[in-house]
Amino acid sequence: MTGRTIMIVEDDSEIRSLLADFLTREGFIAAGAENGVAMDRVLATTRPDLIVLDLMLPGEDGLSICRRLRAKGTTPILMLTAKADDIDRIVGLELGADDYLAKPFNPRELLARIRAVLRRSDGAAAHPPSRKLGFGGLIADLDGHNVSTADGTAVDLTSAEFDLLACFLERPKRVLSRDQLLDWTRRRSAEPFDRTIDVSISRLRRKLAAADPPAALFIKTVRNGGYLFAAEVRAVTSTEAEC
Amino acid sequence: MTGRTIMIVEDDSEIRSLLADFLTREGFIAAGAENGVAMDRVLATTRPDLIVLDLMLPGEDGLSICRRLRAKGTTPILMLTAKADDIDRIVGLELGADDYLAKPFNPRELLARIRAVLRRSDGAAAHPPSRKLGFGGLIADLDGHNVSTADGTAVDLTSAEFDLLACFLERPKRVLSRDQLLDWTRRRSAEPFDRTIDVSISRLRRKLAAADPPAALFIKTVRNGGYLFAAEVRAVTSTEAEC
DNA sequence: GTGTTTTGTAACGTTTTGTAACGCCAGCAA
DNA sequence: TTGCTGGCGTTACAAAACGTTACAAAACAC
Repeated sequence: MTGRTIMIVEDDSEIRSLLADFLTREGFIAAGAENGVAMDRVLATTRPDLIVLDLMLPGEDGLSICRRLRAKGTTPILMLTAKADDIDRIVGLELGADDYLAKPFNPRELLARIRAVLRRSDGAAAHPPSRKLGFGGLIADLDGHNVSTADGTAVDLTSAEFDLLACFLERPKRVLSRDQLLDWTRRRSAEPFDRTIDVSISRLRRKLAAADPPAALFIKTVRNGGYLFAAEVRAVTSTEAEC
Repeated sequence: MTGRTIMIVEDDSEIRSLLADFLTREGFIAAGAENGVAMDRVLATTRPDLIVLDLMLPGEDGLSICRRLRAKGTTPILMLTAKADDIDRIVGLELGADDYLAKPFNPRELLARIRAVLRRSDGAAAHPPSRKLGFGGLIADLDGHNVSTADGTAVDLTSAEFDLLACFLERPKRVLSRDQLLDWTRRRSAEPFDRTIDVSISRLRRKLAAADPPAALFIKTVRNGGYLFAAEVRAVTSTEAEC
């Protein structure tokens, strides 16, 4: 349940950023959009795991967006409404939203409902194949928590090392601060002289180098900034993984 | 959607009768119970279409009742909680409630959720999922409570070990906390320094390794998190099982 | 009741992680 | 140049989490 992307479609920028912050702290990746047009723009490049959709929006309203999303895909949708009564209406319309929540809501309740919906959709989609990502001569299975060389030899990483690598693979070619990495991998923020991440990076580099020498160079140090994963990361199809 | 029976399990008699009246006005037949014992008495003669279950009850609490109901049937359950935070807990335990609502709630929202749950459960039905699952070189029959290699040799697991494996097979590639595993397999929650699950995992790993060496690697440890089943789990058709 | 199997507890060994220390290197000033 | 400084890589060690074993308690069969 780490690194799932949640898209928030909500015109009130304050609520939007509040929610985005909250979800980020809980380990999700949050993407915001202020209306249907902005949402479409984001969807052109990202496939979120769940969409939180406000009912009342300027321009195209939530009901219409919901219908459109359902017409072309099955991404879970959680609708927000200003009035509890609206839920009755939404349910009556059977637009196929997966859950509903009336504003104002407790963020923890939203979180719980997001988790419940994600869990349901995980189960429903039978057993979706793992997200496998290739980089250099290595392949990482993010769901299966393992990394191997192209010929199938397993690379033995500890969970801290794997989590760190997963952070990089999900956000390649971006400078990630020590604080962000700590937050994502250990669920805590940095103390003043915290070198924890540096040590983990060191160990990860060594293991990657042992498995695939060029791979150690992928993790670049950004002085005063953090680290950056410089490799081309590609999605791996199951057939490639089979070979 | 007429004449459906809703059972309300709630100790506060005022809320109970208010709800019963409200649901009756909306065309449902309402049955009340003030605790688990009263509920069982009613269930002996009536099969409701949905049960609204309060979390906090005198005597047996809502979580325990929910588990009991799920163990013997699939009647939809909508849980009521006094605190939104509880929802997080309920979702975490995955007791199988179909929806959740925090008190105080708007009756119309409850109504909308009841309708949504009934609609979902109407749509569902039929299609019991396949209960034979293959992973690595092994096949588990969840109903028959046995595990065997592809060539039919039985793998001798104790019931605790089998239950643990079943938990993993039903939720592959997800981190399961010790608390969740204890809850599902032993019907209790973890004491402060409870290592019970660790020991069971150790025994299960050994038996899986003996039957199919690569299989031991499927159960991954997630430090500070719990365990994760990393294998691809596939439904097994009876023909494949025959071979 | 006995004997057997299974499960829980406690102890000890192993691995992983966090902390502190040391050393390297680039940049800078004198 | 030299020496100083800050940021980082690396190592060593201690603390925490986990794996495994041995044995006691509980459950089960007879």
